[in-house]
Amino acid sequence: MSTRSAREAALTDAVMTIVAEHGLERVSVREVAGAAGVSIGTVQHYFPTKEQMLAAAYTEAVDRIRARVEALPLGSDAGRNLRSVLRQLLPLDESRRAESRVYLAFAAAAATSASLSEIQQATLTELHTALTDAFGRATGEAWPPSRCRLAAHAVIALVDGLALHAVTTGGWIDTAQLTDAVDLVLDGLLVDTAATPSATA
Amino acid sequence: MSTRSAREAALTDAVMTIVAEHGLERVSVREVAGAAGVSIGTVQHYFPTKEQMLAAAYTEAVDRIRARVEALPLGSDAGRNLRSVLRQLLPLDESRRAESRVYLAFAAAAATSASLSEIQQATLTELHTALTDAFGRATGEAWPPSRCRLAAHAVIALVDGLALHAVTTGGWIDTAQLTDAVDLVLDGLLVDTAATPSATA
Amino acid sequence: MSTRSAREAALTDAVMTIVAEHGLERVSVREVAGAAGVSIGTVQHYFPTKEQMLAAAYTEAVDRIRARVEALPLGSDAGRNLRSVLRQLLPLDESRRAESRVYLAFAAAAATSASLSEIQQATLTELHTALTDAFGRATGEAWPPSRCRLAAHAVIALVDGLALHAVTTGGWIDTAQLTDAVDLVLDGLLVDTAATPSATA
Amino acid sequence: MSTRSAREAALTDAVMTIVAEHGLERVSVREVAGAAGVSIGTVQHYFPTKEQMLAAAYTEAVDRIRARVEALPLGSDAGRNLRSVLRQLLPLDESRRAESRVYLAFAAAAATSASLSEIQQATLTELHTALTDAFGRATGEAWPPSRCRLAAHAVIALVDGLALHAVTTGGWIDTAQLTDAVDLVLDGLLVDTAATPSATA
DNA sequence: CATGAATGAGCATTCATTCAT
DNA sequence: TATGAATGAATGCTCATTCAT
Repeated sequence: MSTRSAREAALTDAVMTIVAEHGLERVSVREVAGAAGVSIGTVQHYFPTKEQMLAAAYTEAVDRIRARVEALPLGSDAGRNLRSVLRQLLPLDESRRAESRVYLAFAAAAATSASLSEIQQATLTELHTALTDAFGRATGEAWPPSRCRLAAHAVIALVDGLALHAVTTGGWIDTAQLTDAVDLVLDGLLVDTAATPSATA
Repeated sequence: MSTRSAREAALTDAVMTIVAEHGLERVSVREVAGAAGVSIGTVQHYFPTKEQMLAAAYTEAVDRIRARVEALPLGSDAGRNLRSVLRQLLPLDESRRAESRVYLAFAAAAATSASLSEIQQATLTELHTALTDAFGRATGEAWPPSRCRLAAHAVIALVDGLALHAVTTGGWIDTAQLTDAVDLVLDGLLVDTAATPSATA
Repeated sequence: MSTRSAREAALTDAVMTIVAEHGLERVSVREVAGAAGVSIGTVQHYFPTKEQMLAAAYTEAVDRIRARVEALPLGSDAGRNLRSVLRQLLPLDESRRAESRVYLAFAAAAATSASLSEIQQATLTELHTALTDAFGRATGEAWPPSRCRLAAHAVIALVDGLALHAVTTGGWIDTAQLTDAVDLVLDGLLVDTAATPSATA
Repeated sequence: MSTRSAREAALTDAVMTIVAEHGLERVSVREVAGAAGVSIGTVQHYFPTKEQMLAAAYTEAVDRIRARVEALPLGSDAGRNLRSVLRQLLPLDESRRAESRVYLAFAAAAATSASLSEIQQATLTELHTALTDAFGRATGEAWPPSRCRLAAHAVIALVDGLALHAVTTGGWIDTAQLTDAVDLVLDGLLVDTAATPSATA
């Protein structure tokens, strides 16, 4: 429960909204205070430095994505489960498009911020572990662990890259192409296993 | 060609260096003037607004990558050519790591800047066209154009996603994993064609 | 005496330490709370306003100097007593150097603060009265009171000025020069009296 | 001759006025800009940091005092010259009272600022040298140089201490006492020489 | 072609203080 | 008695930009 501050949640919310709509460079203490309807001093009562505020917002954004993925109903078909997880990470509707914009902005900032880079690495590691397992199950443990890990690296990069393209261009790639591209790669990876081939290919 | 270009090139160079080392948010007219060893007024003589300066630097960064790709010696093996082009886009050494940092910073900024988004879209379109052709050749024209386009989307996303991961974390993914991941996906995509399977897999 | 005084003393102590080490401008409620190891609210429980806190610290600083002067063992030689009192006010060792830094910082602040100016004036008046008496005794009451008062003014100014020089420069004037300068002036003032001339001149 | 910025002079003037009237802690970039009638940006164009601005103002304040002392008409009576120089350093009228407030504020700040301490030390050194010479002449070279130096230390401390007392209290010491105290000490110092005794003693 | 003076909006941050508990 | 949430004004400073030269 940790009623641990509704205010704090409102602040990270405000940060995410601003990032999604105007980018990280538009995030300022003033802007956040205004968006959350509190005073400047209050923002800095909860987050003494801007870096801490951004780190909290990044963590919250990632937590949200994780919560959505974990809420996914999984079936007995491991290959299908894998597919639905990856699809969940694509910016297929407006809410996930906003999520991707936020994720991408923070990820890019991680290139020059130690605190954000730490979060980014932890996030990727967790997702990578889960997907490595998923590949193991989807291939009936026929693959050596190293190949599972490599495939996990590849598909995370794939969905992150697709999200990057979708978010940084205006409609250059549409939602059908996003899912089809994932299916195409997944079919190729799993073609020589007992996994059910995609029906969309 | 003109003498004017020399100064201008020095300025875009300075921008790229700053972006690679400290990120886009560190780019300021002052910083660029200092790095290029010219006055603050001179910078603004060539680039009246910061946005124009950034657009020029982004264009230059992309041109550099293109020049490197076009300079690649291509052989008769279309699958191998495809592989070497993609490998060229990965941050496999320090100079390409810097390039990726620059590309990524600008791409992320494109999410909220119309002028940068335009450049990003043009860049992706050009690369996509080239890779679509490459897939056509690599599969002996056995694939329908739509499948070639989809595969092109996928592999560009893959390398951009891999670059994203490499650049935004400190050594979370190493250079061998980068090339292996590309090979793994490429092998999967081309497995049912006459294309030569990767020797490194 | 009361248990309340313990905390309060710890707070004025903290203020004096900060002033001695970093100057008055570094004194903030936060800093004092941190240095004293109490909460920020506690500081303001004892000292509702910063001005009250500073006034209390100034008073405490002055009290400490007075206590040290009053603890001096006085002999029958009035001239020698005078000399030893003045010497006690010079920054001759590290602890008195800190004391002088604190005194000086507050004294300078008194130029623009009514409450501090009041304390400063009371302090000077008390010291001036004591030294006027001392001159009376040292000269065997041969001087008119007005001359004693003037001499008292002069020697207080002398030691305060010497302290000012010592504290505001790094080693520009050393401890020997401080005491010698006081002796020189004192010898000059007392030369035509029965007072014992300084042995150090 | 170095029209080197009337603006700059106006800015240091503004700083000195604010310091004289409200103390150093009231000096802010905004306040100075307002007092000088220029924009905030202009202030920081001339003085990139506050510390540089304060250092410039301190230097200017000291230069002004020096100019006034150097403009003093000196006669053949070395003792009288010495007296008139010291008198010039006392806050005997409103303009010199302002000067003293400024000098004292900066001197106190020098206790915790390296850049101000440097200026303070240079100022004292220059004055000390001049007064050491003056004592040499006033005593007909009868004193050893070390005694002249000591006497110079003493009288500078005396006038600085008197200024401190005058400035930090409201009328606790009046102008007559200031000059009389200097005369008293000077008479004492010069009593055993051929120097003319003060007529005011 | 190149400079640098001047501007004012904006930044993150620190601050003393009030108030409910 | 002691706490810390909340506030908003103020701080020094950086910024992109305009303009006269």
